[in-house]
Amino acid sequence: MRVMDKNDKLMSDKPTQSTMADVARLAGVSAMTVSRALRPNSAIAAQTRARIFKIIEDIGYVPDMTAGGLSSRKSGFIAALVPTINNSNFADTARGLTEVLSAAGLQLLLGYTDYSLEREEALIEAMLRRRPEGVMLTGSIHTERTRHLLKNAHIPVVETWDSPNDPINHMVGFSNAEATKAMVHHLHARGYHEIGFIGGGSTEDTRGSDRLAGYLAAVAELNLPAGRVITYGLPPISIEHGGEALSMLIAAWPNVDAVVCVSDLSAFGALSECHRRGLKVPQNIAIAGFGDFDLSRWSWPKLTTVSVNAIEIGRRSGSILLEALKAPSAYNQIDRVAFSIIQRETT
Amino acid sequence: MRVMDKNDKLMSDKPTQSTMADVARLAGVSAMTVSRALRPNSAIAAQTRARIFKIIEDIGYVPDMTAGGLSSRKSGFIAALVPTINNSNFADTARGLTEVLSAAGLQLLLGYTDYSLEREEALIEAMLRRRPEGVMLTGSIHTERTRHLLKNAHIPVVETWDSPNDPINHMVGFSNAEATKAMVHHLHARGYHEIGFIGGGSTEDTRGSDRLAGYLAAVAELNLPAGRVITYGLPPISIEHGGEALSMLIAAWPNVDAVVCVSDLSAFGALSECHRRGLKVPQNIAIAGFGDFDLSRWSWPKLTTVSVNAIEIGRRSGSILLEALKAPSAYNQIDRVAFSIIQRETT
DNA sequence: TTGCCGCTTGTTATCGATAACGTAGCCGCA
DNA sequence: TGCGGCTACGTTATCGATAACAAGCGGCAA
Repeated sequence: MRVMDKNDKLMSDKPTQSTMADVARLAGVSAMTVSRALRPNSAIAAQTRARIFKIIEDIGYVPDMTAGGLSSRKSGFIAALVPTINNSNFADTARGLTEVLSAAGLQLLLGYTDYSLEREEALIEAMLRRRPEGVMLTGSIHTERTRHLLKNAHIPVVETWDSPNDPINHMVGFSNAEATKAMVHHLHARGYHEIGFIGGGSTEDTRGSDRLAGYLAAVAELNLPAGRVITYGLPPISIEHGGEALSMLIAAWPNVDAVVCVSDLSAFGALSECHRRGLKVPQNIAIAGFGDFDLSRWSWPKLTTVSVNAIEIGRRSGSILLEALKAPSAYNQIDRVAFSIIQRETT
Repeated sequence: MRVMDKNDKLMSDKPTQSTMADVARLAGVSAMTVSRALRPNSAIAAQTRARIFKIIEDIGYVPDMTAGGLSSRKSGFIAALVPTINNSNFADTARGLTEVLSAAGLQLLLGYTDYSLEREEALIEAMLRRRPEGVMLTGSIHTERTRHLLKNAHIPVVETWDSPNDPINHMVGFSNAEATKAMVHHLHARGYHEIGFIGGGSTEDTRGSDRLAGYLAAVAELNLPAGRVITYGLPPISIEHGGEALSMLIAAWPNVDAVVCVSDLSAFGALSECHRRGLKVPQNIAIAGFGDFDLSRWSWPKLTTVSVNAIEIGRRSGSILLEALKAPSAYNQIDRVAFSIIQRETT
């Protein structure tokens, strides 16, 4: 039997990714020199660096960041949680965040809560195991344990897409209630008075609940007939839900002349259902969405909606996190982003 | 000045996440005992475990997997690359993959290539730095360096959404060309003879190119008039591109009676453009999509499309990876998934 | 009483990298 | 010639966990 040596690659039955020590051995230098070759602005002879890089390319060596991170105490990534990725708003926010972070050499670890606070808690814990350097959350309602875990992690946290009363740390968002209120006022100004609302049937989608609350407040302010609300389906509220909810709305209140939907997806479903029923939009009924999805810009007719700069929410969250990493401060940044009513063809 | 001690939490200006050693000290045991308390089926007194758990909850300790992984040589990560997440097909595949992997305690590291092979290469390298235990790719065309890096990583790789001639390792997919060919035959059987194609203007979207190739092959087989192709816009081909491409198609070949679109998104854009022009679908022109997105099920009229079980692609990829991790084998799994033509209202 | 076994816990080495410090060699200048 | 300073490396300790082995302890049978 042949003698096994620690440095003998043949000894292991399973081949593995090569390490910095392998590179060092082949280059005839120490591991530390390889480490230096890999980072810019470090004292190393150009010739040595070139020799090391040649070997790195040849054997396909890729440094192990988890090992490096353990030593340098930096994981190099940020955790981000969104309710679902199957929603262009949240996808845009993730994109904006990625943009800013990757420019700073940080990676994004993305998780989906499926609109569940329990899943959010479980995800937070799973991600904290990887020691992210910062966290972006969607919404401001979290379990007690989630808050406890985040506090004890001692890393910057940004809550987004909401306007929390008691932020954990930083915040980038807006009031969903105010935005929906503005849409109701807009419809009222255009002459609609029998305004209904279509939303989801879950209390865990706090943005959805806030939008309903905003609708109710506006209807009360304007002395419009109240109660024209269909809450139906579990988040994420789909196109299908929107179509079915419209049928229910019309069945319950046949004289409804406008409907505010919790999102563009449900608005699009309602629109398709109107086509199917031969209802003219907006002549017979007006439809408003929320979110300014691609869909709403190119549907027929084009959807009136509330536009939120989703990608900017991501970018600003990224900037705040980067700033907090550079210079931790006791102050929480509260960054409100604007929303606007986009009047198109459905109202 | 007070004396600093290594175990003194006050010595550092910046508070950090607590470690296993902190828990051990508070519980009056060794770190190893805490480690054992954290994993099921390990020899530890129930009473000791309970005491340790109490402390863990109190101080909000979360174990550091990167450190643990270094020691146990398992990162707990699987890397997955998709062209874009703003596409319900790829989102579904990611979802299916997550489903299977998270049940096995593995996390997904998701990246978007934006349909660029260079970005794919850069992402692969970035992800390999975190030592994933397996990789899922979309498509079968990669740079030489991507292949080199993956080979040297010695981890299982699954290529998806394609039917490669020379797979790196495993594969779960189907032939995009065959699927599109089937759609053309379907349209022909329903009596359409002036069939056009709308696709993207990039060669890096290999699935798009394969679909175009399938269309061309079918048209040749059936002796239909050829050349009715508009390739327009860069991936991801959006709703907007579809609408504009339809205008171009009609301008170039006014007697086109059916159009095969590279995806449901472009098909939907084409459909909206028809509404705008007052063209009846399918009476004046038939429209077919690809992918069976939510959109196509609920648009008006409902879109005829090619259905691919995207979530199943993710699930099977996950199973193959798990299997390969348990028992590495020399054999590459080649798993073909079925596609089907869904006849709805637009053809 | 002795010896063995199983249960529970501790000790030491290690994973792959980096921080911090040490040192050899070279150059220039007094 | 001698010394300081710089460059280009190497050495050692360390990050936070786990693997592997060692060991204390009580119980029970011989």
